[in-house]
Amino acid sequence: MSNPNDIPPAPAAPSDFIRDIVAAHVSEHRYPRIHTRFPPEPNGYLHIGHAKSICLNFGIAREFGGICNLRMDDTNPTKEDIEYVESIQADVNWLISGWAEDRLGLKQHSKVPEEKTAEGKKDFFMPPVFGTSEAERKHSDVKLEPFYASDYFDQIYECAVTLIRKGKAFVCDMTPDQTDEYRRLGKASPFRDRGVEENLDLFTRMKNGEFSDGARVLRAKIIVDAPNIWLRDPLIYRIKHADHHQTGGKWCIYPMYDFAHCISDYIEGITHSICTLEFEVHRPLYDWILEGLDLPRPLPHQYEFARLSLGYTVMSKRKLMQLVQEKLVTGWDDPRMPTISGIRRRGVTPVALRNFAYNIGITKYNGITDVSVLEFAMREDLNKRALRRLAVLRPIKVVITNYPGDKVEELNAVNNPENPVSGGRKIPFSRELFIERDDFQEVPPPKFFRLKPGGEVRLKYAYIIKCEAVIKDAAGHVTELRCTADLDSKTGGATSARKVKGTIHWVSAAHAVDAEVRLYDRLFTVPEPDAGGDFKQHLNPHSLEVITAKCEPSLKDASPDERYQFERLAYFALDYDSKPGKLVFNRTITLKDAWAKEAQKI
RNA sequence: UGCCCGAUGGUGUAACGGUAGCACAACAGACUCUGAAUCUGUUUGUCAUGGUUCAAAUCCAUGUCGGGCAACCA
Repeated sequence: MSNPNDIPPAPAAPSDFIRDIVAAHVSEHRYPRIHTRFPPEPNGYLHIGHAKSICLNFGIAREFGGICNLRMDDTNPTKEDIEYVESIQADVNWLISGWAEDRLGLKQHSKVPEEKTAEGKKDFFMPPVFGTSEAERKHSDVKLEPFYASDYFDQIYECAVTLIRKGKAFVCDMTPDQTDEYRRLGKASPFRDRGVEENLDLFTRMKNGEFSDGARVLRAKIIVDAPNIWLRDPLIYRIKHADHHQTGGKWCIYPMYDFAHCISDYIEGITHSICTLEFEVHRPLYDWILEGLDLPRPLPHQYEFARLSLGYTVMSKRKLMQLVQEKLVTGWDDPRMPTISGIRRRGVTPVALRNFAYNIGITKYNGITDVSVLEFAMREDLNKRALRRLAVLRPIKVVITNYPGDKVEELNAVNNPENPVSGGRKIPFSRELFIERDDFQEVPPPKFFRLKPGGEVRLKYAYIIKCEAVIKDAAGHVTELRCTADLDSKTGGATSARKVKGTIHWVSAAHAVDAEVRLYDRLFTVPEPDAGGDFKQHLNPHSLEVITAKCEPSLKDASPDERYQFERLAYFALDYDSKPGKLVFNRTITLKDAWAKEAQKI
């Protein structure tokens, strides 16, 4: 009933400038169907910025009855790995599950683009398979998988040949440094006017492996001194004698992003190719290539939006990779990481992440989103679904001196006051208890309405107790509190309506189960860790604290599919490091703490 | 330096020539057997200067500031 994948009432569909464009295209019937795509390069783990893009692309598919293809943009084998291909699929599936999974466009394993002739022009088309759920796919005989740009290497190669034949591309023999220099100066390559036959021959020989890496490249012939550098005869193919995680040793030349991406979009029938702002200046090239190929079907178009920047974190793959490699975190899915897998492991629900993506909107403005927006989305969803439990993180012993030593009561507790159908449970109460160390102060500040010498407080679901004596060790540390209970004040009892200002949580010492609890805090101490200098100098040394907590016995049966609120403390999720008999909880996010704020003022 | 893009409270966004609204945050109060949640209320904004117009956040010009691109990366 509180499965993290449950879909709550969906918020009204968001509106932004891209959706406005799509809506206009839908109303004018520009395309038979809206088709987007999410095209990560498998060279790292997906992070929360990708989540924004996933929610946009799949959201549009969902709202306009379209499809969103998952495509690995795998044109640079030396940076990519199958590990990333797999993690990306897992992350996407998790994020769209129960929301847009039926909009996910996949392809049959080993299927290649259909080749046909339309309007006397040669055409390639790679139709999607969609409308399946992850569960269905698992049990199906037909193996479905993401699209891969590498599936189109034959077609992309053919497109390059077409461009050469049309005199729109040439093989260039300059060194990388020379090429840079010439492009910067807006000078034409001396090889620019090579004849078609020579270009064809050289390009074939590039493919056949006759040249070493970097010896030659294929360049588009556009405008050598265009104001937009991406039009200054950009490189579209380079030699790389490297095995590819999908195509193995078949190729030693690989298309550049700009060449592969627009053609991949076209082959898949993408209508709206949505990417981040840094590709804005590439758009004329995207259009130039597709127009130059003289293709029969409607062409896709590129639209750009601002990538996500979040306070107190870093987002670049390079920096995240560095954190992993230098073991500053435990891995890509360390719960402190802004990766989707880290966020998932921390206990954040896909619903919360989607609501976050919805709340931050889509624009072309590069702002920094406050983490409080993410934290709000996390708490909002967790508050609705988390089972309430009593657990004491930093225990101090309490003895109820007027409660019999051999007595145990089973008290009624509510699982979730926000959700009546979640029912209740029993919690054992006995003479010796643990309460939170923070809930007692020998010299309390003003407005402290927890336990203090001579003061009263209610034990949640149990009795009102009064602190009669404070026991200390030789060093003066408080080790134990002696209290008396108002035995008539039991919840539901005779004078249960009696009011005291404070209510605190507790566990019965004899019945408590131990759990390892990992308390996570933000990874960095400053809002913009990568603003300048070395971002690692801003690492928060206290971003992880591991403690052993005392938990109410029902937590023994905690499930990784549930979310828990340890009352008055925080939300927690079971970590996959848990084993039978050894509970490990991750703190997802604390509850708001008005008292901490109040206490700071004093 | 060249080219491209952007600028609305503390933060993120809406308003598409006609009442500057929403969310988060902050603050105050109510309620509370979670100092949570919930409820009520409050504070704070159109980068600047000109122009067009009955009317400008919106259109135009100039400037300022910020971001991006100038990889045989994506």
